[in-house]
Parts: sequence; C-alpha cells; structure tokens
Amino acid sequence: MKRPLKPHQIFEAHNHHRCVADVMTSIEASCSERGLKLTSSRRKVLEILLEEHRPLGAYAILERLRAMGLSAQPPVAYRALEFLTGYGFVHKIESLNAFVACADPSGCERPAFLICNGCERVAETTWRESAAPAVADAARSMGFAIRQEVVEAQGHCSACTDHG
Amino acid sequence: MKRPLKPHQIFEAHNHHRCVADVMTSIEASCSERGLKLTSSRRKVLEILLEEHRPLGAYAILERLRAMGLSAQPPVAYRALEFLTGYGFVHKIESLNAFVACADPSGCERPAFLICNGCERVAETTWRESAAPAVADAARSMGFAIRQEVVEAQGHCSACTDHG
DNA sequence: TAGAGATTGTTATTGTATAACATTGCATAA
DNA sequence: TTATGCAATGTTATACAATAACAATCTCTA
Repeated sequence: MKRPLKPHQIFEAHNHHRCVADVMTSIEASCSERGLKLTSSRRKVLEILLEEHRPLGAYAILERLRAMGLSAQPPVAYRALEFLTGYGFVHKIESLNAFVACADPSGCERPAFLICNGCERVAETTWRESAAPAVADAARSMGFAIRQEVVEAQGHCSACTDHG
Repeated sequence: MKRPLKPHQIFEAHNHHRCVADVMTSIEASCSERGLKLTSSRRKVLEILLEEHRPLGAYAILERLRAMGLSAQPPVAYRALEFLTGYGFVHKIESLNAFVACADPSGCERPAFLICNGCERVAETTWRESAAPAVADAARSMGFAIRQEVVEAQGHCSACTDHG
C-alpha cells in the first residue's frame, strides 16, 4: 500500500528504504499505464534522486551515474531529467538549479517547495486552484494567461531553527 | 513626481525615457538616504537593465558593458548585480537565470513575476502577507520559518495571446 | 523485413556563477 | 599627516549548468 510521506515528514527520520521502494513502484505503474518507457538511464537517474532525497545538481547526478559504471556525458543526465520532469516524476527547483524526486507522483498537482537552507532538504507541498491569489488577480486583470507557476520558499526547517 | 508603472503597463507602450529617469531618480535618492554607494559599474548595470526593460542574462549585461567601453569580466557584472539585488533595485528571475530592474523600487515589498513566453517581457506585481496561503499553512504546520519566497508565473500576456 | 521514430552515444560549445588573489581608493583613527 | 582597515575593483582561472549537432542503435509496426 502506497502512503506518500506528508510534507513535514521529509524533515524527519523515516523508513527510507520503504519510502524509495513505494515511490518507485508507483512510478513504474504509472509508466505502464501510460505506455511510457522507463529506460535504464531514466530509471538510474530516478533512483539516484529518490535515494538522495534532496535536490541534486545535474553534475552531481552525473558523478553518481559514473560511480555506477556508466560513461555519462551531460546530455545523458539532461535527457533523463527532461523525461522525468516532463511527466512530473521529478521536479526542478529553479532557485537552486537542481532536481528533486517528486514526493507523491500519484497525487501531485502543482508543487510548491519549502527549501531548508540549513540541512538542504526540501519539503514538497501542493495546491489546487491558485497558488498566489494576489498574482492570479493581477494576471486576470491584465489578461495574462498563466500556464505554469513556480513557488519556492527558502528558510529553515524546525530542526535547523532549533539547532542553529 | 514619481508614479511607478502599474503591472499591466509593462506590456504596453509608454514613455520609456521618462519611466527610466523616474526610477533612476528614485534609486539615487534611496542610496543617498541609506548611505549606499551607487558606483560607476553598479550604475551602468542598473541603467542597462532599466533601458532594456526586460530580463537580461549576466552575459548579455557584460556584452553591453563592453559596448560602453569597459573591459568587463564576469565578476564585474555579478558584483554589481549582488549589490543591486541585495537592496531590491534589481530582481533575479530564477526560472530564467536572468535579471530585471525593479519596476517600483520605493514601494516594492515582495515581488512576484508574470513572465510572457511570447514577448519575453516581465510584469512585476507585489503582495503583502502571504503569497501562497497553502504554502504558508504547510510551513506553519511543520514549524518551517520562511525567509523568502519566489513566485514566478509563466504564460502569455494579452497581446501575445491575441497574436499567437 | 523495411522504414519511421524514439533513444542513446559522443563531441563540442555556450551560458551561468564563483574562487582566489592582487590592487586601488577612501574614510577614519593614531 | 600618516597609518590602517575596509570596501570596491581588476584579473585570471575554473567549476557548474545547459544545449547543439550528428552519428549510431534500438524498437515498434506496417
């Protein structure tokens, strides 16, 4: 049974092996249903991001691919990431130029991120309707058609606030 | 008298010479008040961004600096941008890795951006309190202290929707 | 089984950003 | 006035991010 982590649990200890396996299973099923090919390099990049459980830059991903024995050039990582982000299995964190595995691929509508500057972990939350009412209002009033919204908050998680 | 452009006016024709001069005056005043040094390179980068009135990448800024006769290496641009963004005179658009002059330096609280993928212009709007209630709620419930929020919407402005 | 389209392999290049260190300019305290 | 400390600049080099271009391969399916 797949029970995605709640946002705050990202910042807590959890059964990570189980958590990775669950998400992987969910994504495999999603690919089957949709006729998508989760090829070897795509799967490896996804595994790396799930295992890491925090944002990784493209070249950090490449390092890990090479550590797995591949002779990986940048396009290998970027093509896999293009596929994975295109179907919502992975998200790009624009303010970090880095990538993170989606915490809940089956239920993820539009993601928003809470980025901890202390431990570098990222909690993902999601919204329906409008992320930012003030922005939506401004867009409506000027006839601007929104296609996609990036919402990323930086700060400190409770653990890092206490320690720091 | 300084009357900043309303967000939608960014996408419309306006007296740009006047608009640049007004913002420049406002920023000079702000630097005087606060004892900030608007040095030559900082001023030039600011002028370039005000004149352009749309996001520019760091290397596009460097090109223009060189066209003005400077022998500008990357740190020149980045140092000026660090100063200008630090005091809110310029904003970084994270999803473009580019920089844009603030449309209203005197009244700018927390900016949000409407980025037109057609004409590449950016409208700036601002919010008080919480940009994204859903995100603020999630943060509160997990004890996450938000320091800064990035809100960027991509889409098409009314002109580009009509034409395109 | 031939062909079309998707995927991968590889090289090279462009764009983004910062580290590191020497130098200069300027305000202020000795 | 001079010392000195800090902010700002000049310069070189390098790390990281992203994509262009083209050849090779794989895999469906007509």
